Amino acid sequence: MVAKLDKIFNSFVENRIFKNKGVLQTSYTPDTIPHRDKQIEAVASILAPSLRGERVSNLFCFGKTGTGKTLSVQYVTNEILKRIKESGGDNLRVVYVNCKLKKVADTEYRILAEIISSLGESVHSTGLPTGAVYSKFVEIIERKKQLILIVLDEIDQAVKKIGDNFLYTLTRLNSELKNSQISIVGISNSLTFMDNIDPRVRSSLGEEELVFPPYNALQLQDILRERTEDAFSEGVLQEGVIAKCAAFAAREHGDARRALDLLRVAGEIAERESLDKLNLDCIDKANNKIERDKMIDIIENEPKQHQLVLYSIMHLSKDKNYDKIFTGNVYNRYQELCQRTKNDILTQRRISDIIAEFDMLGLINVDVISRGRKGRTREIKMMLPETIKTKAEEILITSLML
DNA sequence: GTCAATTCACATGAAAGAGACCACGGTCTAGTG
DNA sequence: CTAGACCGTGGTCTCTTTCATGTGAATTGACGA
Repeated sequence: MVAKLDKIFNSFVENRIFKNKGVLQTSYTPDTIPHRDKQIEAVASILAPSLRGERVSNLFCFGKTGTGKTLSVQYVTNEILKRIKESGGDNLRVVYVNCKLKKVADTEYRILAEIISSLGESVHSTGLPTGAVYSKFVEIIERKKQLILIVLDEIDQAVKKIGDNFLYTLTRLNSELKNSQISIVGISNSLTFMDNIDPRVRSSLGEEELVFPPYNALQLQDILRERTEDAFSEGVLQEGVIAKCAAFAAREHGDARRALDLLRVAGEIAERESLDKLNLDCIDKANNKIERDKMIDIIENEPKQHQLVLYSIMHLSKDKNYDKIFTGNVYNRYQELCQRTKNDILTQRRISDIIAEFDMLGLINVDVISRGRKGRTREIKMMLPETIKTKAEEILITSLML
């Protein structure tokens, strides 16, 4: 046994795939951001007045995930802050809020609380009237003459959940403020986000708009090449690895984050298998693993009722009597399952929503179809790859104690 | 045969309720000097 | 006298139910050729 462990540990210590893995982590901020010069310049020129403490136009950045929106904005704000610090000023505060992180900011209240706590004050996570939190916010920023730059990342998520009301309030806040000023930088993954929000908000929020196009495969290669120099030991990467990673990610709408993840996981796989080179095979494995881990993670953390529904769908999709699955089938199977497991039975209305949520998560694929006299319903297809079906089922069975 | 009306089986929306959580302020209690 | 325990109030959040309205093609039935 000891010998075995020795082998594992040794291979780990001896095997030097990575030079610095941190470079590939999402939290890493590189010094240079290739192929985003134009956008960075644009952001910089829009935000530049803040150097003199003047209010800057509200800015709105669009682009799919992993197109460098957050990175560019952070890069520019950091530079501005650095410069202001050098000249001894302190009348600019940058607040970064990621609206996507659950438990951090998925309600108006929490977003506000998050902003306040980034300003160094604290508010309770719940219990206060929202209005009171607004007053507190105003009070805090009014203490001195300053410009508050609020960066709302993944703002589309927040608006989808809680509506655009808070954006309106936030943009209107300026008229109440005497000392300080607020500017908002919104970052959105959805290109159509602006279409369905209140026109008043749209005009004030979108004073400046900036689109981040997806990277193409060649640009992704540049990005990867730059990072890999620091991340991997010399000569570890086999010919074509970068190209393949880039190609994979380009297929996923040019997501650079995805490409870097892919490379990192591939490296980990190579390390674990004590290979001395990272080959194309590792990339394939990494791609599967990422998909797999993502889904397993989702399934594991789903609440019980959702798991019951998911299990019903899985069960039905294995059943040869059903070549197509509809909402009604799922609901019936779900009811049986609940009775067997002594769980409460939710209404069809709720199950309908839960099914829609699974569709969003990509666990299933749903088409709303009309079957004429047989009514309108959803046609449901299981989307789990074969490789994780068994695993997923195991998880559900244990979790539901079937 | 053609065309409009009907019908099914849900989808989709809106509103509201239940229960959990939390802060706040007031009251009670026990420990301390 | 004071710190801490405890309680009721008032607020939010999430999950869920209830009620209402919408939807698109197969089916039906009236109508005319």
